[in-house]
Amino acid sequence: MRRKPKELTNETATARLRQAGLRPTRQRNELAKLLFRNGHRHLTAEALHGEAVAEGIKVSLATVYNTLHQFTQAGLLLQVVVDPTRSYFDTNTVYHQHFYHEDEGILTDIPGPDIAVDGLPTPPPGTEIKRVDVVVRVRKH
Amino acid sequence: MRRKPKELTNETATARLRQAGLRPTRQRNELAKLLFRNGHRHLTAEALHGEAVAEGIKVSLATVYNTLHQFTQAGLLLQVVVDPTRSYFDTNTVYHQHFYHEDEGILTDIPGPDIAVDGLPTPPPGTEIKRVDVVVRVRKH
DNA sequence: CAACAGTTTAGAATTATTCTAAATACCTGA
DNA sequence: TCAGGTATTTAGAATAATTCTAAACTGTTG
Repeated sequence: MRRKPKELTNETATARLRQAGLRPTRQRNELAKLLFRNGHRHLTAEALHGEAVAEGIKVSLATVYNTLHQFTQAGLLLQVVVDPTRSYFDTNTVYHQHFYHEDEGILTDIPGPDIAVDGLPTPPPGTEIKRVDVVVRVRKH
Repeated sequence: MRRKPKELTNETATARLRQAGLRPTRQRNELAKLLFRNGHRHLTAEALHGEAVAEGIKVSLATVYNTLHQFTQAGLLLQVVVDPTRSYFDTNTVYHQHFYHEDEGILTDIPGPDIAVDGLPTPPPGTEIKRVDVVVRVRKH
């Protein structure tokens, strides 16, 4: 059983952007295509920008930052905090958990079933739980 | 039942530092006293520096950073990553979990029993699990 | 107490990220 | 199809946390 690598067409990208209430500009389209082309991805702003440049896409770093944040707000991406020096963005917005490879600075999905998260605490008065992050930090041994 | 606020004496601080293999300098002693004086604390480097300055302790920001990292390596502190712009340090080095108040940027311990973390995954080949972080992100509603 | 290694420090440097204000591109209505 | 207005993009400056550097200083040991 092979997973078809869903190469995002321009039209699909455009549609997704409109749905999200974002004007489908050239840059947003191209970034969306990079981000959502095959499987789930975990990348930093600089990494995405580098990739775009490598593929000959003309887009500024500022726009990459803007776009990543807009996509995050629109629910197309998840921002993941595991490294105090940079932010990762995850194209898989369904609840799941991560391995963070501290040596390499690489974030990956934990395959298989989630770690059971049981007995959620009641949040402090006046607050509500926004999300529960589980990060398994690993290192080469 | 009241918890005695264990004001750290200079001697105790010195002893702790020696045990940790750190030369007990004036700065490290004073920072240790601030950090470990009552209950568990969660603070950023800038916050600790501000506190030190407020109490008339002469110490540079660079030293605060150095000290926090040395304490962390020595196992006296835990570094917690919840905010992409700054690092928090936790004086409670026993396993526990956190609420992160996204509005205020405040980190607190989750009171009561830990969230059950069951079914830890096998780490990717060549790696070992270093730690499992559970962060419950909350927001004012 | 001399001498050396470990520490501290101010300030410069670095890094990720955000801001700014000007230029440009998308979209709508006529 | 185009004008006009608003959203978007952008280069470069600005910011913020953190690290680095090299010189001054301090704790320890013989």
